[in-house]
Amino acid sequence: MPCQKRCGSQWWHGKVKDCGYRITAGREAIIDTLAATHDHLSAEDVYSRIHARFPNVGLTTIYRTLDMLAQAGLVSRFDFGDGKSRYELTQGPKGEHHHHHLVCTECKRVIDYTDFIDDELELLRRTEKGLSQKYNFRIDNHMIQFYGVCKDCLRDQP
Amino acid sequence: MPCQKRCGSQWWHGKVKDCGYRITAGREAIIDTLAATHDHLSAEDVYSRIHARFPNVGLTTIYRTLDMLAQAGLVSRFDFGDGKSRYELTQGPKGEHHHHHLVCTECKRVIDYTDFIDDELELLRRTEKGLSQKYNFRIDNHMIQFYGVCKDCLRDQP
DNA sequence: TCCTTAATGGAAACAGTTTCCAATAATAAC
DNA sequence: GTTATTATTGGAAACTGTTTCCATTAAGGA
Repeated sequence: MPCQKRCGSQWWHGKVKDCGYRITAGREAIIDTLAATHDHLSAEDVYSRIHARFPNVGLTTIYRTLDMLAQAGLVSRFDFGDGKSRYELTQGPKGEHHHHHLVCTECKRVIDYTDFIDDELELLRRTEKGLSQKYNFRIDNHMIQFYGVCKDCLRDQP
Repeated sequence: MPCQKRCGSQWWHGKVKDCGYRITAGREAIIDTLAATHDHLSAEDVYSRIHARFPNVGLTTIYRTLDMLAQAGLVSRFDFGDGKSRYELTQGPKGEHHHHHLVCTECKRVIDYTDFIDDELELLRRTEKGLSQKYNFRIDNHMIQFYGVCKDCLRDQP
């Protein structure tokens, strides 16, 4: 499939090219899809959202591209315990706020929160520094998740 | 398979019985296996370690039991990004120290660390309190992981 | 000791993901 | 703009960790 958007100068093109990857219509569509939502999409989710407009982008490409974007750091992969990987843009075009996750182990709902995030990030930075020195480990990323039962599920089964 | 250990009064029996589960030789073997290591075992790992002594404990039972023990809170399930769930005792017979994980994205090695853990736990407690109030969410658990590249992998490919 | 019911193992099904390969399209070189 | 090179692609098939199914067995209360 030819790249129909003329592959101009989107915010993310630089990063992808810097990593030696090409800009294609499929990749364009996948990033657009992730940028257009706050949901935590699975590969299948991305596929079905793209399929309407681009019927000829295959699921294999979705998997490959999400993987590549995760390598490049543009996309973050999460596991919320429902058996499939979930993806979100690490940082959107406008540099949205970093957030962490609150996962309901009953209904699998995920709440993004940014409360306390500054304290958390501050502590994480200190910890990262200490750990990377002690273990000679280059730390690229972190992940904080809280697990529990959400409001609705608490009501349904007290 | 009959329970050969006379199913006495192991440290974990209470919790399992309280949840309405029975004590069986398979469960005994699985907990023993987890208690005997600091590794992060997959279901298959547990299976192969048990199989020598108990050839008639099936893989299905391993999965079922690990799941049940996770429900009961005796075992914690982790995902380190290699496609399989990994398990460890939430707390051993002697109440070992809580720890967090440092995951190498190259070789998948996992380092348990307890440095800074007190600061982390302190912050987590505060955050948990704030979040559970704000979102009416009952928080049962948390998970912190750092991702990066370990000493050995850094040396191999600088 | 008997009885009820949870737990079990093995085979088969399942689901998410990866691999394979020939065809196609993005970019570099001209 | 044209051509050459090489990464990317879609679809089918393979793969792998996990779950389901069901007839059999054993735990634990009566």
